[in-house]
Amino acid sequence: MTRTAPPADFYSADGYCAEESVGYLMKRVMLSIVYQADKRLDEHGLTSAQWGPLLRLRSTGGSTVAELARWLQVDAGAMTRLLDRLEKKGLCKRVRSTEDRRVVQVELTPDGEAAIKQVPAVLAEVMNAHLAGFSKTEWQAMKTYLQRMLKAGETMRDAA
Amino acid sequence: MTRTAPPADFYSADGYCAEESVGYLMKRVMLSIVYQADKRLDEHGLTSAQWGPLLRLRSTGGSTVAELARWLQVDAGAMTRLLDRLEKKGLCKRVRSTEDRRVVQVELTPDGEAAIKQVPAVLAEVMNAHLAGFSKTEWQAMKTYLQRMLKAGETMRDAA
DNA sequence: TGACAAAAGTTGCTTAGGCAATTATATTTC
DNA sequence: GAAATATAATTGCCTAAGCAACTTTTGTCA
Repeated sequence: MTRTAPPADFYSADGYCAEESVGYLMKRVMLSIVYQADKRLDEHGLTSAQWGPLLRLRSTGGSTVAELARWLQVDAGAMTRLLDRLEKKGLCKRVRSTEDRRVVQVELTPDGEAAIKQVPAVLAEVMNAHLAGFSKTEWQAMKTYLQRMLKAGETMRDAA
Repeated sequence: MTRTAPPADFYSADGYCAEESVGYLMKRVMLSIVYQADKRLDEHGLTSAQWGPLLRLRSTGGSTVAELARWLQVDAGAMTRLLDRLEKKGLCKRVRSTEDRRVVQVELTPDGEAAIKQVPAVLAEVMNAHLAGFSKTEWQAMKTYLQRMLKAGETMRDAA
């Protein structure tokens, strides 16, 4: 079996200070990113939660509720209601599958295609702005750190 | 005036790939941290949204709705309702101020004190586990990167 | 084949956050 | 001092995510 690094000891019960915490900082950075993205997406009639399914639908050329929920790591019930809202806005449509009558196929409508087209530029702009001053090396280091944290999180999850 | 670094050019409209994105990775890391924290806080009858106000109340020895909302960077209305839930659980209590009759003083109850006492240990454990394998240098680099992103976000916000 | 397990989708209930409007106070300004 | 302005807290309406229960359909296997 593969060796796993032990937990770090940067934080302790009595000396825990929010401002010094990676978690606190990450939360604030995410708030900033989502805020900036939402501000720009508003013109396209989207929210930061809504471009995810649309982008996935475009790249796959149609998907299912369960697949979208898994892909975006979100509850299936939440996905149902998110698709309700997108469908009400005419950005996607649902069709009951004939092969497997349990599944519902989801597809982009022409309006959905149009709405999603502008999104990557918005995301790129917001991310680039938040990484102002980063060298390519630093950017890659950042991604590596995050991937390591993600892996540590999965290890923790599996250990349960 | 202070010079500000221009936006980076790591991402572009057509080449935008979610898996390569710092934003996507950060979102997943945050999901993992919140999931693990919630799992542990559940025993103490708290959620990951509820320890914030309690911790602040403990460190200040009492505060106000508006101050808590500002501190946690959350909508004042959301804070009102969060305090409703905490009060219903008997973890804090509200008292209308006599000096300034607009403000409501919020205080921890004994039950609130007891509930918050275990929280720093939980947060420390979850953060340490997610930082398994990080050297102190890497940990500090991570915090520096996040602080720079936060600053870039504030610059963007002010530019509006 | 016939019972049982698994998966897909939906819905109800809950927590949670944002925005806008409202009410009650304080403060500022003319 | 009166009017305009600002602040504090709350409420209503919206999007949004999690969990549990339920229905329908499919797959398994004994």
